Amino acid sequence: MSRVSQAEAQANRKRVVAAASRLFREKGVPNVSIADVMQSVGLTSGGFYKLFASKTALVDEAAAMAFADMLSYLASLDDDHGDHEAAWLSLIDTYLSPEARDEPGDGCPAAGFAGDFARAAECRDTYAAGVRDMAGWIAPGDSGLAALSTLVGALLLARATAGLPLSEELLRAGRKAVTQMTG
Amino acid sequence: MSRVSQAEAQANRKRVVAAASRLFREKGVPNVSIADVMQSVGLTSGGFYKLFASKTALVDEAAAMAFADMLSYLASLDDDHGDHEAAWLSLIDTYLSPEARDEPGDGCPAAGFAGDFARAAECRDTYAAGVRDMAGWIAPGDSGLAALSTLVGALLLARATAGLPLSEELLRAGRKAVTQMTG
DNA sequence: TGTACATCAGTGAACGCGCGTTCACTGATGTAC
DNA sequence: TGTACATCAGTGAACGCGCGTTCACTGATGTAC
Repeated sequence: MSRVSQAEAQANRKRVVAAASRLFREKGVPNVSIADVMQSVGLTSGGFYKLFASKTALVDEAAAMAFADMLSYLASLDDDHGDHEAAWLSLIDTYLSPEARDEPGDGCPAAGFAGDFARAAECRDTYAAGVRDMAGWIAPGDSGLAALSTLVGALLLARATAGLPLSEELLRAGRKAVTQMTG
Repeated sequence: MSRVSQAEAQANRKRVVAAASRLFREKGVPNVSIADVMQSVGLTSGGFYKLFASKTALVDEAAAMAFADMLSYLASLDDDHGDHEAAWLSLIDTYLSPEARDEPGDGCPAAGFAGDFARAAECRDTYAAGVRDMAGWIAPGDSGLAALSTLVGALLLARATAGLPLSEELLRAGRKAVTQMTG
């Protein structure tokens, strides 16, 4: 296959961003090569620069897509539960669960990209907008920011200690604290 | 200079670990090469494997030293303030300050290594022991773990949004929340 | 205490390797007639 | 509707480069006499 219809090409581009969004969160940006991303959607690495200006540009789009997915997931929680308070309590349990800890590829972009964006100021605007949106969903003002900080901190610490009893303790302590903070 | 006294060699080894401890926190483990570390203490990269089995072994020692330094700093806070409550309140202000955000090389290893250790299970024991020690200093049980999670989460989010107003909001919201959590 | 020699801390160049990026090429798609 | 051709999505090989790691070597240190 050498050339492909415009519709298919557009779909391919989206699949590349989606794959990158997952791989970057799962393994970290420096541990995922462009060849990895392209191969994971069945393409070869050569065509990458027809789609994106650089790896950094892909990181930016991947983070934006991850945040967009997260926010639409949060909106669906509101719909499912009817009231926002119940949606928030259900998010706490899901967010700080062993499953969420063990599948960062599907998980929160604020946590998944935090380690990579704490250096390199390049995709900072995209990241900051996503953080603000998520915190705003949780609660307005400082209490949303603080609750998100606790969620992200507990999840990252739990991931970095996965396999040890401490990891489960961190998840439990985080759930309890964030419930009280906004209660 | 080719050979050096045993005392000097032992001192050199310690200087390598100290430099790595700072550089890894500042730039992240994958962004610091062995040549970077060795050059920063005035040695050449060739001698590295006389001192350490691998880069991973250095990461482990560097993390251990960073935690040891952090814990002795916490102990000095207790000494300076006389009572632990005052020491803890002072830590909150220092930990979630713009200065701490902007100097990760000197800063908290739980935050500085979190992004790198969330993957790769290799140095996990060292990291977990350090996290437990720090949380234990803050407060026993779940409340220490939760407060540390909030500190780490707020600091990492503030670093990943540095340069934007959101970053200062995260620091302030974190300070307020963690003060109330343990108050 | 002084000499002769083995040790070994540190050097500097080299090794594969994988990375991000570039580019000449291919052949089905889309378009102009 | 059918033909002729330009476009361009994707290929595959190559490029520098920096990385972690290895190794033959050097010469001051430490030691045995």
